[in-house]
Amino acid sequence: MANNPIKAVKGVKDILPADATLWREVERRARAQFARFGFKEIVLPIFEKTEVFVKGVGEETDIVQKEMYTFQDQGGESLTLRPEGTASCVRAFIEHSMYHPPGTITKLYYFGPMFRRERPQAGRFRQFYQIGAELFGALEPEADAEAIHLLWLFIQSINIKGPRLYLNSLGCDTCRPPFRAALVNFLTARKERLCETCQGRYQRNPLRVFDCKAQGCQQVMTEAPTIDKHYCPDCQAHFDRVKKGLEALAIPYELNSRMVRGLDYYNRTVFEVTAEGLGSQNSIAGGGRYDDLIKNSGGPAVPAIGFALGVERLLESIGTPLEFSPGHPDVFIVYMEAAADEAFRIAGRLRRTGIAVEKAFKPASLKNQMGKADKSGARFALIIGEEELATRTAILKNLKNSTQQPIPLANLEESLTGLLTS
RNA sequence: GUGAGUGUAGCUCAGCUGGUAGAGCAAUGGGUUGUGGCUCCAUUGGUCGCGGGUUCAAUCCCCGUCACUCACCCCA
Repeated sequence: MANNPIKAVKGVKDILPADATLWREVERRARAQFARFGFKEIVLPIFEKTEVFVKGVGEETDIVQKEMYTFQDQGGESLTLRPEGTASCVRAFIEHSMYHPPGTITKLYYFGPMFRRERPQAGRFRQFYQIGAELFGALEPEADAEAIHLLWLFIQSINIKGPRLYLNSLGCDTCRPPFRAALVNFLTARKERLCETCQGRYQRNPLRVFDCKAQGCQQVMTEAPTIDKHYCPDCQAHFDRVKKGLEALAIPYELNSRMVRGLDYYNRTVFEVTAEGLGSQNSIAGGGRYDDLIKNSGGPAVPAIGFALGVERLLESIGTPLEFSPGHPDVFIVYMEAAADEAFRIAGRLRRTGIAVEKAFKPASLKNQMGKADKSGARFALIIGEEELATRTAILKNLKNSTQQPIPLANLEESLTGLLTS
């Protein structure tokens, strides 16, 4: 053991081969589900100009205020490792004029790492992976319902344990200010009963007090005015149709008028999915509508809705194991020292024809090699010792049913290909 | 940023009120001079996170430090 081995950065994990297979299976199923809804993949850069996130995510958010990995490049420009995907996606949407012609619907999804400098915890990492989707150009509540449907079906497809969908509407610029004023009013009158952090923020961001877990704040908030009594007619109608849509699609949801999302850009529909088996951070997905973000980011007034899932959390909350083939070798070559050169050449020949071959670089005992062959999951062991070398005929052992047969070395490629495809 | 808990073999963990360490799994060899999954035997493998202190003696007690974990904040 080395004295001071270099370790990975805090909060950052290696995804080892044993986990990577499951990881990729989840990704594969996500792609399949997105494709069914007509979403196309967009591969975004993992760093952007800092202002993309400051303006996109919101200056008041925790993400921008204390969690971003920001650095200056040699040209003096401030760059940031992306803490989330929507801001980048919106930047790309505008940059490539995807809103043309007017009325265009654009459906995008992405998959990749995000970076936030938080204290690591169960289900929380400094580099974590998100699967995200964004739907641009639709104001209709049916878009909200379809986006949630997509999310819900994907969650079903990977056997998530105990998923629960929480739904709320945050209203819009018309109904939010009066509600906000009412809330600030309410809180000011009860300022003494709030916790320290809430006393500090209730004027700037009164909605956050809903999320506070302090006893005093919780009690106060049970009587607080909620947004659902303040919707303007348009928002009320929109939310009603979203709910109707979810019911038509048989998606179970729970209303939570106290749900507030941590990003500033949301309006109207917001939602969150929690699952079992996760510890304290039990939210596996979250999203909502952001009808003003594109305009505020310098683009046209295009409405949008999106969501993101946290891959590490998904993996932790998978119930019944997913079935998939982990990729075993076709043939494991077991050989003796005398046949080392021949085994090496045969491996080369077989691999050139596309057969998956595994073999030791240095032969251990036959027992050992057979054990490795078994563990590798290979279908066949190809055994080559001195006798086989002399007769130019190897032994092919089927590891699944323990039968074996002699097989001439001359046309191994053909005979093996035949056996493997049968 | 705050708080708590844990650091002993590659992995999962024992180790009583201080006497410098053990099991299971894994690995390697053997029982079958050339055949895996089961079984049996043997072997390899440890600066007991790091630094200091108390003591005749510290894995164990004390202090510091680092790392990991969980929780708060907040989020995926």
